[in-house]
Amino acid sequence: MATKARSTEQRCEAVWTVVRGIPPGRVMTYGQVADMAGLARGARFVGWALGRLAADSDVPWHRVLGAPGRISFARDSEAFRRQRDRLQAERVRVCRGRVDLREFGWHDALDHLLWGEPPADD
DNA sequence: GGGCTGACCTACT
DNA sequence: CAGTAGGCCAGCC
Repeated sequence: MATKARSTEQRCEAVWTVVRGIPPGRVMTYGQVADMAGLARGARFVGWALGRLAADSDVPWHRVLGAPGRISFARDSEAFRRQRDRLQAERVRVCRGRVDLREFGWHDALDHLLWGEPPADD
């Protein structure tokens, strides 16, 4: 089983692949991306992996948000504005640096399992 | 080997 | 909601 030992770059590719799989108008959390990439509890690694990709990369890093759907950048940061602008450009409503994962959160095949029938009340 | 840092997460206070 | 604490992952000194 040589597939067990994966290099750091291979893990990065796995992360980038997952992020590329996020459709426009949808967002994912670091933990969720890590889980889909086979990196359980590697949410921190996801941020590190996204930070090392090129600016002209085809990876929609802006579709990756923090756990509560919040942008992990500082409010007065340039990256924060860029991410928020990109999200809004994809019809994703960003309110006070936060995105409603209830509507824009992407969950692959577990959509109807988790959010198929969202609770009517809060 | 230890210690610090980072685009993190969960839980508690 | 803010702050704190512990726990993940990897890299660097």
